[in-house]
Amino acid sequence: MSEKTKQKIIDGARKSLIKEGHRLSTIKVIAGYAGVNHGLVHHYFGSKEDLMVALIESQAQQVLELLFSDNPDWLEDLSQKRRPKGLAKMKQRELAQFMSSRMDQFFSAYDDFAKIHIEFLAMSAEMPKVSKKLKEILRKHRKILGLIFNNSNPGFTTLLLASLTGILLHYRLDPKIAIKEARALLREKLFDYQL
Amino acid sequence: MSEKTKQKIIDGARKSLIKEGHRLSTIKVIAGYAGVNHGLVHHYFGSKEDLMVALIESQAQQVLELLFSDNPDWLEDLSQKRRPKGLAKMKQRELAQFMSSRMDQFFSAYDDFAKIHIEFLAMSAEMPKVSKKLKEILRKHRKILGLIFNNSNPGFTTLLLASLTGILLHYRLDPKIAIKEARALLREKLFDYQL
Amino acid sequence: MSEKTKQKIIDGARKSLIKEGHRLSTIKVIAGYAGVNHGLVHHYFGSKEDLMVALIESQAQQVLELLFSDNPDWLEDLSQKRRPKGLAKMKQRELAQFMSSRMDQFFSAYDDFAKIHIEFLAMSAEMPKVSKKLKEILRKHRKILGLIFNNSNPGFTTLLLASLTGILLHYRLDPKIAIKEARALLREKLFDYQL
Amino acid sequence: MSEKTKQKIIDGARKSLIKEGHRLSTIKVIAGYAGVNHGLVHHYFGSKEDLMVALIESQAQQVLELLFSDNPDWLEDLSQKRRPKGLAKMKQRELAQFMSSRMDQFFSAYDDFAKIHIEFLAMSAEMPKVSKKLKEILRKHRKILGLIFNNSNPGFTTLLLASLTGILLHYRLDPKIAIKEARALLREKLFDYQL
DNA sequence: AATGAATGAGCGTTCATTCAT
DNA sequence: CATGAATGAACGCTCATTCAT
Repeated sequence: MSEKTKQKIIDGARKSLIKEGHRLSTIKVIAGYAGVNHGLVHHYFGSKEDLMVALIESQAQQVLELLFSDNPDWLEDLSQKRRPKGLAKMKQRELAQFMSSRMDQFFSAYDDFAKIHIEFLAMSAEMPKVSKKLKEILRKHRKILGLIFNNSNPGFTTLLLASLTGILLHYRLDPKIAIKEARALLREKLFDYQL
Repeated sequence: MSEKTKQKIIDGARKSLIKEGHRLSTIKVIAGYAGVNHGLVHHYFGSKEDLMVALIESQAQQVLELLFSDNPDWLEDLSQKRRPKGLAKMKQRELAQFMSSRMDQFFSAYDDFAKIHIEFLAMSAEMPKVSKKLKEILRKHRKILGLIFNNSNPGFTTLLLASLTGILLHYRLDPKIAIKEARALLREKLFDYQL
Repeated sequence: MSEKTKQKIIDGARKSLIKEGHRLSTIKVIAGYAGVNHGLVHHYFGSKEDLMVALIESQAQQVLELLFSDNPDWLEDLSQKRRPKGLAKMKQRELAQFMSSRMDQFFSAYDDFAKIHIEFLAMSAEMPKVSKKLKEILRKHRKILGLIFNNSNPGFTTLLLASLTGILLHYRLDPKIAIKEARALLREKLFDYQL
Repeated sequence: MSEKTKQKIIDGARKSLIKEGHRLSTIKVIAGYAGVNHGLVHHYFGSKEDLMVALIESQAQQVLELLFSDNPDWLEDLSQKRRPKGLAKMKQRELAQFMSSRMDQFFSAYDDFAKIHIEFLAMSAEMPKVSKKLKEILRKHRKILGLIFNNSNPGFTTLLLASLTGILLHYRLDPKIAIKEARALLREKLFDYQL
């Protein structure tokens, strides 16, 4: 097992999902993006579905790393489901400001990430393992968001994640929607905070 | 054209989309749900894509009818893009209360409708006509929401629709999410209103 | 049985073959050209193949009528496989001149006829009855040509008909071929005659 | 790319076209004749149409090779659109004798080749790429015939090729036609030459 | 480990034909 | 006579997957 090749395939799947969407991302297309023989995909991952599960895990890991790239300690705390001390010191308002700007940056800079997320959701309808993994990852992310914002209302994290997803989904369909205003309003209303 | 058969096919497509999802909803499966020969689908709709467009239109019509089943005048006004006078008389608070409870009722009662909506969004990635029609319908619905709530902020209707979609999407994936709480929070935050 | 409707269908088939070619000339398309319900085609002709056979007969009759529209007696004689007396009086050279100019006129004016002829030949590969009827008609036409030109060499009529067909076939494929020159050369060589 | 399998598929297409005609030569039938899985046809050729184009090229190459199998130099000269010196030395009469006997041999021996040629022409009505390639090949062959017979009359090569095609077409329909006599007459008239 | 030939189930679609009305 | 709804076999093509090399 060459971990390098395995990673190439995962990266190929990512690129293909971004550029082609999941319907055009056949095994051969993915292998093309990965610069790898298509037979290797099954050799390394067993099936297309399992490759997608691996990609989801890879993406999930990256999200957190990107959000807290400057605070590796926070990352460690959060993945252990502990509230980072640095966050605990922030006031609610300061926290909201910090996170919402960071998320905006994140989603602006990592549009591709969002695209893939949508593709995962689409795929989950026909791939049980993808569905299961995605569910698991989203639960984890909700928990982490709860920790970050110190908000015990389960509706809060659910709404936050769902709204971000929904905005992106509608944006994909119709790039003319008021995406910035919608995001700003979400931030404002959810964090009682205005830029 | 036997309108009865045509309707049977649309209903078959609806059922199939709900129970099987769009990927398993092949022409033959849809025809099976409709209790009709598969060739008839093309006889009546020309292509799978055109059937889906017809279904979207049928659904869009039903949404408004279901939301305002007790106020046919409002329906007429809204489809003419006029603000119904009955609404104009309500105060903001009263209006928010009215609509948000109605939407909650709607989405609780018409879960299937929501499921199909998600399938449409998934299909739109590979069916240009579906994409176009869906975009058109969503723009119309946003406009109507703006009229109803008398809110000229484009972010408002965008966020409202997107959040509802997002919540449903996540709910599909994981029926254990705090859907009620998320919806309640959305209502509270977006309409500054609490039950 | 309404002979009028039957004729409308035959005419529809002719038009469709000319404008659409035999592959696009489905029963429904033909019925469209005929301005008639597609079910009637089977009602009157039993099958598509039998319709085509009827069309071949109709065309074959018309060819002779068009060639000898000014000499109805000749027509009668020829269909009885007698050599018309008017022809017997002509000298070989005069005859060749007469017929070759007439054929040139014919094929220039009745390009559509030629097109259909090609379509028949194409169809004959997959429709045994069409093949049989066409064979029969062509034998008759060869016999008639033999009578006209008083030429007992079976190769003569075979070559004449085959060359005309071949030229048209190549012309269909590539309208830039030297069709006039080829026809002129055929006339010159076959009738030892130059314009 | 297994050239062996690719060739098997081309040969299968050839056989199928000869024995079944182009309408019955479905991908699966062709694969059957080739002794190969039907999916491989698309694996190697992309589409049925592209397979047919490949077959045309293969056939076109073989024609020249068969006609000049004993003069490889001529082949080289002709494909470079030069007149072979060996031909230049022949007198007109000798040349006509040489070529017409050779063609007779060719078409007697390679009846199947002729059958396929007719199928190509039929297919060209519905396959644009086939049409284009066939047009191209025929133009090339006309040019080569012009070189061989040193005849600059465009009608000559056009008539020659068209007549041969037409004779074969009629022969397909009705094997009882006077094919030998027609060919003999064509040779005699076109080359002013008698056996 | 890596390649790509080979497989086969399944897709949307077409269309001649049948038949109830 | 006429209509058009309904049927079903067949088509070209796609693609995840298997497997010999």
